[in-house]
Amino acid sequence: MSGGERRPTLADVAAEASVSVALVSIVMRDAPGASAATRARVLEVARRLDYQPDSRARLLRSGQSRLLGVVFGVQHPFHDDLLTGLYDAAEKIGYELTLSAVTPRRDERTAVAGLLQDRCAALVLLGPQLPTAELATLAGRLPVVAMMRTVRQRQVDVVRTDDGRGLHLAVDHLVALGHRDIAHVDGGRWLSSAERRQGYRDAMRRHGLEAYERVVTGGFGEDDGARAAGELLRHRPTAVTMFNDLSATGLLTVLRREGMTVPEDISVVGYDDSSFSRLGHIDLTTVAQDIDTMATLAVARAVERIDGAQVAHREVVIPPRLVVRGTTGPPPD
Amino acid sequence: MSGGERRPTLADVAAEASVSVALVSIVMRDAPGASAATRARVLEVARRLDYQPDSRARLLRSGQSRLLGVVFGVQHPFHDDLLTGLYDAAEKIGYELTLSAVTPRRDERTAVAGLLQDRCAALVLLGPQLPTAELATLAGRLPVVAMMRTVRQRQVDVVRTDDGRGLHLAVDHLVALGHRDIAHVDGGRWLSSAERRQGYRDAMRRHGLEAYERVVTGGFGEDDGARAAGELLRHRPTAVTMFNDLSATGLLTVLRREGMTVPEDISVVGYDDSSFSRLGHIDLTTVAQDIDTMATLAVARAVERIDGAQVAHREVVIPPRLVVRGTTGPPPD
DNA sequence: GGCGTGCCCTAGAACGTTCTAGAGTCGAAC
DNA sequence: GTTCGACTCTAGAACGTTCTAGGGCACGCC
Repeated sequence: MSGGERRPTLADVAAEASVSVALVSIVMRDAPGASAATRARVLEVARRLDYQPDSRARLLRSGQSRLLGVVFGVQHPFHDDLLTGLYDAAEKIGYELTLSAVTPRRDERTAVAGLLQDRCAALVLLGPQLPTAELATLAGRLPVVAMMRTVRQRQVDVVRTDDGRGLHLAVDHLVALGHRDIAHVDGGRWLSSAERRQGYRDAMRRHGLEAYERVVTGGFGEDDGARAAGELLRHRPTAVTMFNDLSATGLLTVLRREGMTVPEDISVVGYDDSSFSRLGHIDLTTVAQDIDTMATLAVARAVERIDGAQVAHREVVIPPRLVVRGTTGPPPD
Repeated sequence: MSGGERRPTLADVAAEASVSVALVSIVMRDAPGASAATRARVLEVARRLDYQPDSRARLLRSGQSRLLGVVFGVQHPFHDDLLTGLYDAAEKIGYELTLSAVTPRRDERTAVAGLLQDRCAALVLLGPQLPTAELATLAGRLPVVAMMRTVRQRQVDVVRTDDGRGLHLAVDHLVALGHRDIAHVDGGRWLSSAERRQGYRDAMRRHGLEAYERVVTGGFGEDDGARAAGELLRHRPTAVTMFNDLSATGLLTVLRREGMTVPEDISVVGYDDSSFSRLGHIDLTTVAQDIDTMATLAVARAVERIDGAQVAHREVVIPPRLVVRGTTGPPPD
């Protein structure tokens, strides 16, 4: 039971059905060139022997592997959602996915190296932190699609959300509710922090609220949000847009501890629509990225490259949408 | 750029270094049988050509694949933690991991099938929902290790947490704080719900609190917890142990909405130490599973099986530990 | 009856590795 | 001066598949 007897191969099935190996291959691939009768017989034998094709040998021989390598980060609810979408998209066009995770003790370089050895035909990287130069080198070897980050490098394809627009949505929503004194807590040195910050500034100006413009340095984590809360409390705005959901919850915790109620005293908007932001407990108004569209486009782009298509523009930018929940309301007064 | 020129193979390196293919193979595998000088030269050439071994061909030829297939569920913070541990453990003993995800639209059967085609040497399943019979069939084909679930089937190895003991810890903690009227909201038909429920009952009896024993039907999700809250409020205990963290947050939301404060009016203990339970906002006292130990043992067991060892006991049970946070305190009065 | 033309099937090479068996060289021991 | 062993290296088969080229065979057409 442990691992003793060899798994059946094409040859075993062929022998059992008294046909050639090639014919069994034809039947298994559902390729033309076999009569209905033989086809049925071979399939029956294969089923009986519990034959499973060896994808390694298959790919080895047939050269082009219909295999997409995906690098994702563990502990990233967002990546999980994306994986779901990528599986769907890949299946739809007959590609397989092979995953490689980035963990606290396994870096992106290692994850990529593993996939390269599996000889996948293209790489899809979720929020890669690799330096641009390295991404470029990689893209010289095989098609590379980066998601959720912009890469100033011609060889790398990009599929990402229009983060600037995401902040426009957030600010518009708050302004519509009657807010004017709206602050922004940014993501510090994190990817796409700059773009979100700029989106906030542009939106404020568009509404003629440059006098209220105020950016506080934050970060990715809950504690960054908590720290920013301290600074905000000194001169209280009526609303805040946060870099992401995690820092938003940090902020919320401090605000509530200081006796303020949300959204009556202050409105808060997050970013990402992380799964926990849906929890009744947190119930955070936030900006959601269009996961399914992003996944579909990323896979499509990867496959176009594999097929050698010349793609005009490298960067695909998807509009986000606002999810209104319980942390936003009219300003006090 | 796109995918044009073939990647270098052993033959390319061999030609460039004017040695045989076999010798390059020896050098790449770091096997004995090459002089230091040649070794250095071959390595230099390999590096220059940017040679990457083709793991498919390698595994195909060498029969035994040092490859463990892991089936995990997306949107399961817990599984992410486990993956981290599994990667560590596998790397330590020279095995590779290949992942296959279960998503809302990709079931466990599909995930397993994919791994079987990759010819991995053993399967590690995180919280498998497959029927026992199917697991048994699978285990007839290759070693199978199930994590976080018990399987009444001799062929399948199991590595899991002692869930009964987890509830002992929770109840002991509450009793030590002075609670007597402690209820339990179970997981309904979910895996290991029965064991946790029984653990609660045993612990209550051990403390001579059978008079207070009370089990409410719950479930996996937040709404299950919220529903249970309604029932609990009718006859209020001073403390509740919940099936998991997610349902605990559902319960907390309703309790607070009803104007109760936690832990002053009522104490709550979750289960799993999910990442969100750490959020300052939620700050849930909970039972944590020993992830690293579980991962290490699962990999070790899989490898033992691959090597054909006869293992005495199939089931490894790890003790959990209690993480005390802000949702537990002395009872009111 | 010769000759295409489909259709079903098969033999054998190929993919990039690893492995087995053995060939060559050199120095030391008899 | 032969024989042996150790060491370095090589040729070629093998892994399980796909692919190319072609072999029979029946049928229809001249």
